[in-house]
Amino acid sequence: MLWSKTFIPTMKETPEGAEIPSHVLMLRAGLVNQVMAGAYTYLPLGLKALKKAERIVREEMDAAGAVELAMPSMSPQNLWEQTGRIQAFGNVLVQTNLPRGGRKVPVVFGPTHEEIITDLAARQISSYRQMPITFYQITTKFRNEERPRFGVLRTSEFLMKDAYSFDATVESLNESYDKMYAAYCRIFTRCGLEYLPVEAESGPIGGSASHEFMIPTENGEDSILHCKACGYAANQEKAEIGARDFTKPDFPIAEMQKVDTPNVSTIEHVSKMLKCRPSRLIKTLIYMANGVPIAVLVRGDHDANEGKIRRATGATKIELAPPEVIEKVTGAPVGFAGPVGLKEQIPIYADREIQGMLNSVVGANSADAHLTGVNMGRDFTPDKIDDLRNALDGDACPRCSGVMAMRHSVEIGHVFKLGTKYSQSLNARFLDSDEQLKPIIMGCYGIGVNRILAALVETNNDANGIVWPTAIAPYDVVLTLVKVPDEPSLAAAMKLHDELTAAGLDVLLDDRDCRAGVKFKDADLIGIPLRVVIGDRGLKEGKLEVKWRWEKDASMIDLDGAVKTLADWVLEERKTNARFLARKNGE
RNA sequence: CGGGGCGUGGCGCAGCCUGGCAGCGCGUCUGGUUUGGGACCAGAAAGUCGGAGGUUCAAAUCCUCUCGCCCCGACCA
Repeated sequence: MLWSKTFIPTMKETPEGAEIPSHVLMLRAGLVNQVMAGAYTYLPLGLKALKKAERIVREEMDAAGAVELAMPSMSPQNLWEQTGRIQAFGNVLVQTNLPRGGRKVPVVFGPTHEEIITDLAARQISSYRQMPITFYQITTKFRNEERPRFGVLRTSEFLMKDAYSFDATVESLNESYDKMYAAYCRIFTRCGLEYLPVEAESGPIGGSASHEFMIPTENGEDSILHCKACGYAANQEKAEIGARDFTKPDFPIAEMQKVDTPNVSTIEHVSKMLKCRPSRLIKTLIYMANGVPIAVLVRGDHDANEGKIRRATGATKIELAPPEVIEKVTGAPVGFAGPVGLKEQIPIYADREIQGMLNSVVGANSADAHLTGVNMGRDFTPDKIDDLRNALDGDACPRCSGVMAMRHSVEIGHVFKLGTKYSQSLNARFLDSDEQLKPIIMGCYGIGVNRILAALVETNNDANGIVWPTAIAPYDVVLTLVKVPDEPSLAAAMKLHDELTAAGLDVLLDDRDCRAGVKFKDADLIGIPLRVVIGDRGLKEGKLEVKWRWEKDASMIDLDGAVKTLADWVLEERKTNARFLARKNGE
C-alpha cells in the first residue's frame, strides 16, 4: 500500500479530551475517529489492526473446535423477558419499537447473545448425540454505557467474540470450558499481550467456574488482587482474604460514650469531627437478605462485598435496604446506624477485621449522635463473623502465606460456566441416553476484540508513539522513502514493496512528498514494527537500513537477498512476537 | 444520575475577570529556497466564537436556559 493512496490522518498534537495513552495515541495515529461519546469510526489503519486481532481469534476458535455462525443484532424483546434480563440489564439494553404496519414490534439490540443462541439450541438440539458443541460469532454488540470513557476501552458499540458451549453433562462442560480457556491463552499470547487470568465471581454452579482475562495497566477500570508467591489472582469482587489472628492493640478499654454529631453522618465527616481515622469507625450497613433486614459491620475504611455477604447469609439476593427500612430498624435517619441499641432485633454480621478493633466509633441509632469507646463482646455481639469486605492491597493471600498486591486492569476476556440458567428459562432441553429430558448445560465465553487493540496500545508505547507487536500491527513493514521525487529510489522502493508483498508481508510505502523527518515521526507514531529506509546513500552501496520500532539504532542489510531476510524475520515475528517480547527484558 | 472542567477557522489554544475591528501556533493552498528526525521565506483561503433567549448604543466577553464533549463518583451480564 502506498501511504499517499490510503488515509492516515496523523496528528501532531493531543486532541482535547483524550487523556489516557491508548486514547491519545489511537487518535493521533489516525486509527480511529470519534463520532460521539462511546462511538468511533475505525479508519483504515485501525481497521487493519482490528481485522488482524479478529483473525487470530477466529483461527484459535476454529482450532478449538468451535463453529462459527452469525446472529442478528436485533432480537425480539420477549426472549429477554423470559430470562428476566430486561430488568437485569436496565439502561444498558438498547431497545426500540419497530413500526410494522399498525403494530409496534419491540426489539433489543443484543448486548450479548445467550438468549438468541439458547433459543436456537431449544429449536435445534434435542439429543445428547448432538453435543458437545460450541458456537461462536464475532459481531457488533450494543450496550448503552451511561458513561462511556477512555476512548475505545469503553464504548456503546463494540466488536465482541462470543462463544457458547452446549453439553449434556457437567464433566463435558468442564472439558468445553477448559478448551476455551486454553484457546484464550493462545489468543492473547499470539496478540503479544501480557495477560493474567483471574478468578471471577462464579455462577450458580460454584467453584472456580468463572475466569476473567485481565491486562494489568494503570488506567484499567477493574481491580485485581495477585499473589506473586503462589500465583493466586482474582478480581476484587471475588478475591478472598487470608485468615489471620486479630490481636487488639494494648490500650486501656474505654467507657462507651454518646457524642453529638449534628448533621454529620458520613464516615469522612464523622472521622474529621471526632479527629480519628476512618479505620477507628465501624460502618453499619443495613442490607436486605432475601427481603429480610440484616446489619453488616465493616471497618470504616473498608468496603462491604455483597457477594461475600450473600454467601455468609446463604441468601440468594442481597441489596442495600431502602431508607424507610433503615429508619424502622435503627430508629434513626440514614447515617446513624450502629450495632449497639438497634431498635429491632436483626441478625448482625461482622467482618473479621472488627475483631481487631478497640474503642470504636459507631452510629448511636438516634439522630445526630454517635457512640465512642464501643467494643465488641462488651457492647454488642455479632451473630456471625466472616470475611465480608473487598480485598485490598497488602491483604493476606487466601492460598498461601503471601501478601496480595492490588493492580488496576482491563478485562479483555471472560469465560463462564453458565449451567442451566438460560436453558431452563428458554426451555432448551435434550433427551439423554437414559431417556430422560434434561436442560442443556451451557458455558459462555467472550472477548472484547477492540479492547485487544486498546490494551496493546495502552501497555506498549513510548514518547514517540505506539509500539505494535507484528501480529497485530496494521502493517508489518514501513518503507520510508527518503528522497522524493527521485525516480531511481522510487523504482527501488516499488520493487521492494511488490516483492515483500508477494512474500506475504503487509507493506506500507511512504511515498509522500515531504521531508524525511516527518516520515520518521509518523512511522514511529503509528508504530509499524519494522522500518526500512530507502535512500540514495544506502542504495549506492547496495544496502538497506532496517530498524525495529523498539530498537534504538538501525542496522544495515544487503540489498541482495533483502526480501528473503525481511520476510523470514517478519513471518517468524508475526507468529511468536519473540523480538517484541524480548525487548522488555533488555529494558 | 451527583460533583468538576471545557466548547473560539481542520487541530491545539489565547482573548472573557474589566463589553468596543476575532487573534496566535500547527495544518491547508500558491510561489520560491531547501531535503536523513515534525524546514525556511513571501503571499492566500478558511471562524454563524456550540445553540436559543435576555441586558446594552454595542456581547466571544455579562445574565438565563439548553446541547455536546472530557474527568471523578454511582452504575456496569
